[in-house]
Amino acid sequence: MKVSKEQMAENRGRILTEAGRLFRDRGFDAVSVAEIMKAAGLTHGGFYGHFASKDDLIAQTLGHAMAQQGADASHGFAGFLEAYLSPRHRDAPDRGCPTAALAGDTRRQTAEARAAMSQGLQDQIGRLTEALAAEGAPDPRRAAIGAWSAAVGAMILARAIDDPALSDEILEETRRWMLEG
Amino acid sequence: MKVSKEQMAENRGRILTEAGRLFRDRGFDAVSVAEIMKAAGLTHGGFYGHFASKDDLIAQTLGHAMAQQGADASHGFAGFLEAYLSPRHRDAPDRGCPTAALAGDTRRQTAEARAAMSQGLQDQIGRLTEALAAEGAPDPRRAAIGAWSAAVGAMILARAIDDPALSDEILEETRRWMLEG
DNA sequence: TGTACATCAGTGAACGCGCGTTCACTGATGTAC
DNA sequence: TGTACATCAGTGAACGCGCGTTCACTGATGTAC
Repeated sequence: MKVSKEQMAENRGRILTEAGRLFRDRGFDAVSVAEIMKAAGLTHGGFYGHFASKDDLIAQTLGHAMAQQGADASHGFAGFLEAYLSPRHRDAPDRGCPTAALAGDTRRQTAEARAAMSQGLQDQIGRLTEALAAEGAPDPRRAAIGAWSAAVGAMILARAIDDPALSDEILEETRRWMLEG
Repeated sequence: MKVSKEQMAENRGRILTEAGRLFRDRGFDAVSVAEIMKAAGLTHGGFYGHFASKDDLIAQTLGHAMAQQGADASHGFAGFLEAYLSPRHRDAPDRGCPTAALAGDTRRQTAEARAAMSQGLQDQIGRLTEALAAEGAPDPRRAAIGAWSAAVGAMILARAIDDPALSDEILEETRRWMLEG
């Protein structure tokens, strides 16, 4: 049955939110359209009234999730790194950083999805560059790119392995390496 | 028809090699058992004489690929980074580093696959620690972990995006950030 | 404001397809004598 | 060394299943009068 325009917009938002959560948790391939719609409280047939295809949903979900991504520098760059490179963040990918959760999968997605990743990455580098510049870093954009690569890489490695001690060590030592040199 | 033991061992090795190449190129999910067997010059039915399941193949392929991974430090640590963080490496994932190509996917694989990734990561950290210690780095294991996180992270980000200039910048600036501080 | 009706968001059965896996069969290998 | 035959690696048709996508239908929305 038809629903109001407001309800439809809300439904669409809930599809994007649930898709963002499920994709971060299990990857693009392992989550079905039907499962996303069910999580949003709808049935699968209605999906194509909101999105042209699953690929379209993937691209729009990436744009949505990357746009919500931030870089809380209220406790300084060191505070941001401490929160990012924490076991708590590692153990909750579905509520965590979309870049760490999805960058590995995005390589094989459509041009639209990869463009959303490009934009999100530019934004994040910009935010980190500002935070580092505010702390007087000599080459803030270079440092932002290097630190972001290291943080995302450490999180992906820490999540990929089976050895809890090594996983903790990667997070902790990558953080110290950046802060203590 | 039956083949000799030597031929069978060679066939098994060819399955692992081709699986390693195809998985690195397109990920575990997007490559079918039939496609791997065809690439190895066999038909799909024979697959289960070599491996218990596709999950078993994934774990054994990861072990095989990670064991072949090296860290050529003959031109120093700077030389290793220059080769690793190059556009040439970025553009040929199927012949490149299995960690950068597969770590993102490995999070959702079996315990056996994740154990193979753990072992490969320990080995790589060990090799880089030795190379850095030989150059007199003060805390070589910490530096090895940080540098490896940054290198893998930069490669994953550079491959995930659509913007060639930003992709080049990530590789180049991450390398300079590590070498020039 | 009240009413009649065209619109269209959502439903759920159905589709075609490719996947991982199984299995009866084939015929070369390699061993027992 | 030569032969008969048991073994078993590889073949290819077939299976059950879940996927993305389509479509005829439903019934609440929202507009024309």
